[in-house]
Amino acid sequence: MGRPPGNKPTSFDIAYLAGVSQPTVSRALRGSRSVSRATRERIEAIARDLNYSVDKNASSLRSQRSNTIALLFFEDPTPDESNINPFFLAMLGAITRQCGARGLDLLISFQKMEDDWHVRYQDSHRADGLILLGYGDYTLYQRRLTELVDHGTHFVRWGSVGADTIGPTVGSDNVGAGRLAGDHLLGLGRRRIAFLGQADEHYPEFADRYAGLCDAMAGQGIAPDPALQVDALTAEDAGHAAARTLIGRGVSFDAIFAASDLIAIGAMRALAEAGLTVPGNVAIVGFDDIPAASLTTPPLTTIMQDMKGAGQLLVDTLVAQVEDQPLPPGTLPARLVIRRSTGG
Amino acid sequence: MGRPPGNKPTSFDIAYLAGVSQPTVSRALRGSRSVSRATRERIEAIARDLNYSVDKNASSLRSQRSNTIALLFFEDPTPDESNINPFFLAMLGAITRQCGARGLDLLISFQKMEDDWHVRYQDSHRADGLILLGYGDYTLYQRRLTELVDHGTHFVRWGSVGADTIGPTVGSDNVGAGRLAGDHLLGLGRRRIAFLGQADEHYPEFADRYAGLCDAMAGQGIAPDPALQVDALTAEDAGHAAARTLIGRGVSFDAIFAASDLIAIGAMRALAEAGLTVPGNVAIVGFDDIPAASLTTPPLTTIMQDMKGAGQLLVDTLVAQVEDQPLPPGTLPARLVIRRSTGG
DNA sequence: CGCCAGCAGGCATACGTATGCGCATAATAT
DNA sequence: ATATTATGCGCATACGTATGCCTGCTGGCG
Repeated sequence: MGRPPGNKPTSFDIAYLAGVSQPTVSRALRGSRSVSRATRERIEAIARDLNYSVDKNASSLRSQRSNTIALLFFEDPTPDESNINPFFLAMLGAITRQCGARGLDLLISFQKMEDDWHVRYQDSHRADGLILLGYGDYTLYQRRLTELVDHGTHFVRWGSVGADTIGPTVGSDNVGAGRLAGDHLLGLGRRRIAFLGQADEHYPEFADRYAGLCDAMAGQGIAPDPALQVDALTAEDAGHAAARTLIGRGVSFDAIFAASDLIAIGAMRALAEAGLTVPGNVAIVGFDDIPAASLTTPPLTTIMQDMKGAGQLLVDTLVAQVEDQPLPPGTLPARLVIRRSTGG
Repeated sequence: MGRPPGNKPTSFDIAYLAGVSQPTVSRALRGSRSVSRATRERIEAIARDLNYSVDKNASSLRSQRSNTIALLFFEDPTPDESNINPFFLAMLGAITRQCGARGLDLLISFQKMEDDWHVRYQDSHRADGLILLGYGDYTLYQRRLTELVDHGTHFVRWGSVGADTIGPTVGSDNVGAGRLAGDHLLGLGRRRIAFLGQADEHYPEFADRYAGLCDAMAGQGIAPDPALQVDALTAEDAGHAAARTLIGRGVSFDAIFAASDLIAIGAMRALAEAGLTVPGNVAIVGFDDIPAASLTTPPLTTIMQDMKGAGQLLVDTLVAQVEDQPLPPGTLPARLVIRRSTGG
């Protein structure tokens, strides 16, 4: 109140009013041990009074720390509009909150793979580190990731956590999740379980999920049948097409484990068109628990990933790395959400 | 290549190598007219060679311009997890892209209404301006918005554009959209059209949509029947409850215009439970065209807002304001997406 | 009573860029 | 030929904070 608006108060103004030097103000507001409690409180009061707030640019410039992280989504197709993957959007929420909790600012950007992020974000001191979220062919990213590692860029990636992973990575326990789905379906007496999703080195997360399913089947002495696996990427029409392919093969199956909810939804449409009932003829399990999953008929049984945990783990891992105390790669357990698409 | 990694190159390094002064480097890279083309190109080459990038903090500090805008979502309920309104997520995509196109960085944050953004973002020079997106009771925001205006904060809001709007606001033409929905239903021969959504000063956008519907009906000489309007907020269960209320009233109706897709989806569930068919007994139109809208059975006819345009208009309006050349409030046309929930 | 430890805070400076002003040199006008 | 203007660039400095180092003072202890 005691100040002409227009020119914002600086730490010098506070210092003058408090009868101390500018550095003391800085120390006081950052909670340094070397300023007495009385002085600190006086300074804090004045600062509050003037509606003072530390200039972020000056602070970051001097301390070489921006307390900001950049979240980079990259998707290879969709060159044009919106239609962000709903799963990542949920992740965005979790990351945002964790950043808030840790007092970090969050920059976000959608990228094509070609752009050079490190230059734009880390080298220019916009952000202390990067979080990389992206679907798409993993093998296409490998070179980029290697570059980032070589360049010494601080980053964390969401993806399949394995031995050959490039750069710090955290992700869900996809193998465990696949096992979860498999056990559930097996527990319902299903024996011929199909997998819809591209399960190779291009899509390691899908591959992990499939591996988990096979694992569960192996537990019951069932060998995986290649005829029951059909490639499909994340989208709804891919699921539809894959299910038609499966049906067209003429092999018998009584359950489907889809690598994503959208695939599952597309598959359900194809099953309906083929006159197959869910869960009567075919039980079906999806992955991700997107909002739409509970709105389908019948509602979709699916695997829910731990979003909140994911946000925390990503941010914490990144911060640890920025502070030069790298955390080991972490993996998060997933949970089965049972709905009517698997009977019950 | 010609430089020990570890300490990033500065404009002084470039200057030294180019045999000019640091200010000249700065001017050259910003494209100032007062540096000769030859010198500029030499400097650019060296900069590229060293992988130089301007330090954002120093630049922003000196120029008092961050070229960053902050996107603030605020939602009053959901104190806890994710579940962001899907509509805003689509908006996020559009805004991100427009920022990218204009070379702006985007900070994002979810807020409770209580926090003081201006302090956190504008006053600390984190961002040049704010974009405010939020659902919830508008009357609760009014005081906050007035404060922002008084404080001289640069911001734009997404919402209902009317005469009494506080602060710079852009939004869809909700009245026109309501008219669109109304005309469509009337064109199908429906005469008893119910509106599900809270249509008062607390939710001006919903009120506008309702006004548009009434407008369309008036065009056919039909007076609005208060018994056909039921309050409902954005969520699915609210839609379910509202439809049950409507059915419980015993009034006849042959169409529903829902203020949001989620309301519409909830209503469809209630209709099904009551043994009413869609579109046989009741035609239904939603609003927003969320991804789930095309996945319902039957797929939902809905109003699609111009997201891309919205992102552009929001960003452009904000930037204009920051540059002290305010744009007049703008409104965007919406489009009707016809699916099977209205027959056809 | 003298010495050393520790606390509280001041001084100087660095972070890296952008910009007002002034000064040459070259181009044009008189 | 000189006077005028435009061009290209350097000098100095400001932006606002954080931090290493040093100092003065208080107090405890031998």
